[in-house]
Amino acid sequence: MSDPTTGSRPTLEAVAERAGVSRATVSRVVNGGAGVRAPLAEKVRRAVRELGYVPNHAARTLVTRRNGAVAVIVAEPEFRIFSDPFFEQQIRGISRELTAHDSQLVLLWVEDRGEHERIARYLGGGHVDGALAFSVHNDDALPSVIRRAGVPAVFGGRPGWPEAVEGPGVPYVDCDNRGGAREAVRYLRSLGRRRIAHVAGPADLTASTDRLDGYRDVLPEADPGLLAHGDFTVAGGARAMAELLDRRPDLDAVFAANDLMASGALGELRARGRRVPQDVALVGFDDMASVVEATDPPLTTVRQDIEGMGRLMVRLLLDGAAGRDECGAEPPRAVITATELVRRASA
Amino acid sequence: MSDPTTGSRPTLEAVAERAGVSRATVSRVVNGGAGVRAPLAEKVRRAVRELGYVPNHAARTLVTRRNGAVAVIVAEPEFRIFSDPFFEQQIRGISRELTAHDSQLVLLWVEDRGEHERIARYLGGGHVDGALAFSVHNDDALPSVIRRAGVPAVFGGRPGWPEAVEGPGVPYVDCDNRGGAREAVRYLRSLGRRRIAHVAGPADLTASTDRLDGYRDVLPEADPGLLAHGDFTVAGGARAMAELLDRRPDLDAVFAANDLMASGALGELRARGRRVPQDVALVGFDDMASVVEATDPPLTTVRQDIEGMGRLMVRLLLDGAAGRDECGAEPPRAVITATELVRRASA
DNA sequence: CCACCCACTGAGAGCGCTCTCACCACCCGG
DNA sequence: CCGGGTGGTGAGAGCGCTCTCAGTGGGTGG
Repeated sequence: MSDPTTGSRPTLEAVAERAGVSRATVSRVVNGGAGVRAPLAEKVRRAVRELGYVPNHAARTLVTRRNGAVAVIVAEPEFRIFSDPFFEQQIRGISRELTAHDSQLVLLWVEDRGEHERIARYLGGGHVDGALAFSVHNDDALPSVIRRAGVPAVFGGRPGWPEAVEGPGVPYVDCDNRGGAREAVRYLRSLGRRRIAHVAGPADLTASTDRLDGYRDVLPEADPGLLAHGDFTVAGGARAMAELLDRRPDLDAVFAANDLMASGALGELRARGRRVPQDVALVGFDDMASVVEATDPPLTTVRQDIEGMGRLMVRLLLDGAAGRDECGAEPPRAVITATELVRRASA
Repeated sequence: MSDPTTGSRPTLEAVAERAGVSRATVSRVVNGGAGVRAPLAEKVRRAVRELGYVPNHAARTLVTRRNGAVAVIVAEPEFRIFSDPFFEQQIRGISRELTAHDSQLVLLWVEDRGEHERIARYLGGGHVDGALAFSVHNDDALPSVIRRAGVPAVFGGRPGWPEAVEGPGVPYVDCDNRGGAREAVRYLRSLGRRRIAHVAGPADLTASTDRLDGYRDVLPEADPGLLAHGDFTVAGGARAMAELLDRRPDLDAVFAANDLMASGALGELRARGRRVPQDVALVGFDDMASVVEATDPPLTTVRQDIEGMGRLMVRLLLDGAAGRDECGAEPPRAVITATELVRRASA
C-alpha cells in the first residue's frame, strides 16, 4: 500500500505531487471534496489510493483544534461499575454514537482520588473534545474536578451535588426515574394492592431518591414501615425484604428500586412461603435482561432505554456544543428519557 | 489558572517570554529539565505554574511521532466480552500499566466485520502507538486486519490462526493453560480418583484446546466417553455434565475448563444426587472470584493472574518495541504466565 | 467585443512543539 | 596567559496539515 521507496507514511505533499495539484486541493478532496472539479478530484483520489495515504491526525488536530476523541470517565470506587451490564449497554450506545460522529472513545479509569490530579491534567490538556462521566455518589469529588478542567462534559444520571441545582446547570442524561416509579406503584395499586412496600436504593444516589420520590408521589400517606433500603445488590434486596416482612407481614406488593434487588426480594419472599404474584406482587426497575428473564416468575419492571441514553450523552456533548457555536442559543442542559412499564408475570 | 487576557491556552512561547528564556529551554524543563541550571529551571517552572501551561499534545505528537495512546480492540461477536469479569480484570491491568507508561487507552469497539475497514483505517492512521486485542475465535479476521494495518500489536490469549505458527510470530500473552490443566488433573489423580472426566470449552478457542491437551498429557488413555464439550457458560457446563453422567455414571472426578462451567456442572451433580467432593471431586479453571466463592462447596480451581496478564500485554507492546529500536535484538514474542492450583473444598 | 464575475486552484503562513546545531561563557591544563 | 574543552542556552528549521487570500481562466451581460 504505502510507498515502498520511503519508510514513512505518505504525506499530503506526496499525494499532491503525484496528482499534479497543490496541497490545498488534496486537502479539499480528502475533507469532502467540495469545490473541486470532478476530474481533478478523481485524479487526487486515485493518488490517495495508490499511495495509501492516511491523514496525519496530530497535524490536523494541531490546526483545527478538534481531536475527534471523547473521554469516558469510569470511576470505580467500591463496586464494579465496569462489569455492570447497565454500564455495558450505556458504553455500547456511547461507542456507536461516537463512531457515527467519527470520534474515538478514550477510556479514563479512575481508581482513587489520588488520580484526580492526573485526570484534571489530562482533560485540561486538550486531548479530548469533551468528557462523559457517570454520576456516582453524591459526595464524589470527580464532578468538580471535571468541571474545573474546563472541558465540556455530560453526565449519565442526574448529578446529586448541590451545584447542579444552583449554578449554570450541568448537562446530563437520565431516565424519568420519578415518573417510572410512579407508574410502577400506580400499576400495583390498580391491581388492588393496598399495602405496597418499597425497597429503595442507596440514599446518596439520585436514581434511588428520585424513585423513592415517585413512590411517595403516589402513596404520600404510606406507612414508613413499608420502606426499607437496600444497596442495589441481590443480597441487599433480600435483606431489605426480610426486614419489611418482619415489620409488615401483611404487605401485598413490593416495588424494588432495581431488578437486582427485586430478584433478591423474590428469593426472600419465596423462602418465607409467599407466592408471587398471588400473595405479593413484585415490580422492579431497569429491565435488565440477564435478571428479568432469569427469575421465576419473570419480573414485571420499568424499562429504561440504556443504550439510547448513552447515545444521547454523546449527542448532547457533541451537537450541543456545535449548536451553541452556530446560533448562540443555549443547548438543552439535560435530557430525560421516558420509561415504560413492562408487564411480566410477577405483577 | 490560564491567562485571562487571551482566550486560548498559553503556549510554550508565552512561558518562554514570561520566564525570559527561549522556547528550547522551556521545552527542556517541561520534559524533565535535564541540562538546565537549577535557578533557571525554577524560573521556568514558576512561569509554567503562573500561566497554567499544559503542553499541546497534538503539536508534540506531530514532531515526536509518539501518541501516548494505545488502542484496545474489543470485538464482540456473539457473547458479552465486556461485562465478563475476566475481561474487566484484564482491562484493569492494562489501564494501570498504561497509566504507569503515561499512555491513554483508546477503546475500539468492533461490532461486526463491516467495521474492520474502519478499524484498519484508524490503526493505520497513526493515532496510536500500538494495539491490544484479545484473540477470540480462531476464524476471526480481526487479527489479519490488525496485522495489515502495520501497527505493533499484542494479543491476549494465544492466537489460534495458522500464521501464528508459521510467520514471524505474533506477540501474545497467555497463561500456561496446558500446564495448569496438567496440574489440575494430576491433583485429582493424586486424590485417588481414577475416572476423571473433562468438560472442555469451545473447540475453536486455544484456551480450550490447550487445556484439553493438558488433560490428555496426564491421561492419554482416558476413555473418550469421559470428555464433553461446553461453551464456557454455566448452562453449557450443566449440559455437558448431564451428558457425562449419562455416559459414565461411575465417574469420580471432573475437571472443567473454566469456573463458569464448573459451577454449572456442580449444579447438575447436585441435582443427580452426587455429593461433591465425596462422590465426585471437581476442579475449575480461572479462579474467578464471583464464581469460586459463591459455589457450595467453594471451588478448587486453577488460578491465572489475569490483571498481571493485562499489564504484561502493555509492557510487551511498549517496552518490547523500544527494545527493538535500541539494540536490534528481537523482543520476546510471547509471554506465558504461570498458573497456580488453588485448593478449596470441591476437590 | 470587452469588462466583469464567478468558480476553481495554488501559494504561503502558520498551528505548538522538538531537536539539532551553533554559540558563548567559563574553566582547565599547558 | 592562551587554546581547547565543556556544560548551558538560543536560534531556527521543520513535523503535516488547514485555511485564507490572491490569482487564473472561462463564461456572460452590456
